[in-house]
Amino acid sequence: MEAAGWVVTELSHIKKLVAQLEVHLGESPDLCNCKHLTSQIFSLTERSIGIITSSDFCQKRSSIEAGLTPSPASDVVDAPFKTNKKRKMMEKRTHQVRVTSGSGGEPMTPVDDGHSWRKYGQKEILGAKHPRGYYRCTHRHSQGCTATKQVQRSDLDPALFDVIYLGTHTCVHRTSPAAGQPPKPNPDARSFLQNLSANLKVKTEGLARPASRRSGAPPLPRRSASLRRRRASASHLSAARFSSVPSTSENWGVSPATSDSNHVASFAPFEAADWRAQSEYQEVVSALVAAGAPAALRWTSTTTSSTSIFQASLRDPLIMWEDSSLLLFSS
DNA sequence: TAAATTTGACCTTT
DNA sequence: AAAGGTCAAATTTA
Repeated sequence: MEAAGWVVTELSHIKKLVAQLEVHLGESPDLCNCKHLTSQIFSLTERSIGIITSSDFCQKRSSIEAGLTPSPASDVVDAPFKTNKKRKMMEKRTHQVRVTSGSGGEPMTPVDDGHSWRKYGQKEILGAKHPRGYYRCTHRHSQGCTATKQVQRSDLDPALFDVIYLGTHTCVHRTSPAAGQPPKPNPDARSFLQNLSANLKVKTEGLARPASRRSGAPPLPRRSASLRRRRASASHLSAARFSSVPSTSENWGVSPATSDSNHVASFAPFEAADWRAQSEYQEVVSALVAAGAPAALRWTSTTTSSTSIFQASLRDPLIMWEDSSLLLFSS
């Protein structure tokens, strides 16, 4: 068996173990952070399998399919860095969600996943005990968000729901702020960040704080010479470990609730990050929260082993990526 | 009463 | 042809 095959086998094994762990963790509120981590590990493992199985030098092996979830890779990508034009690129990932049964009553729906969904259909599925529900993003028509999900109660464990997410959210859901009020942070972003700050400790390389540019024109996302210089000077600084602090509405905000194109464009990568490169974003975001002050960070991705630079300030939060993806938050 | 859900018809894919 | 997926009118809910 070639190396890639071994890795796939190992990752599949990890995936199954994490799924089992998640089941064992149950509904205890104390363990909800652990549950959050397991789902992250699960997604990352699945994604790794997808990357490996879609590469040129590895024949597709059906053994991956033996697990709980269908392979997201087999009909998504043909080659690692080439998109398949024949088939529509539709990102797909599966989750198992345990229903949180309240006292007595049986809530028949899985826990809220942070997005707002609108049910548009239900179908009996051949050979399945329970029907499959079809949901689309509430903001499909208002913002053209094409994310959908399918929810089906598991045959084996009625407290378990299989959730298949299709596509990624491009929507920005905002609570229309009162006139003159500063915009409130996106609730999804907040809970996401709170989970991160509660769960993660990251290694950062602290830098001399840049003189905080107060409320001038917000800097445009461009790779400045000063940023490059800062990165260069970062390399010899010692690493510091921060314990995390909760993120608050003061720490974070989203772009102003104007309808300019900047807003959606800048926020979309964050939505995508929700599951695309979660671990990398986690490190960055958590580091920002932990730093609690203007800082520049440098880290090495655990998944791609590429090095990225990150500059963030609470005043003019700006996150830059080596690979040109970009996050921009303004408060 | 606007928004969400239900449900049979219709469309698409295999 | 049949199973899966979506539409949209009717109905329910907040």
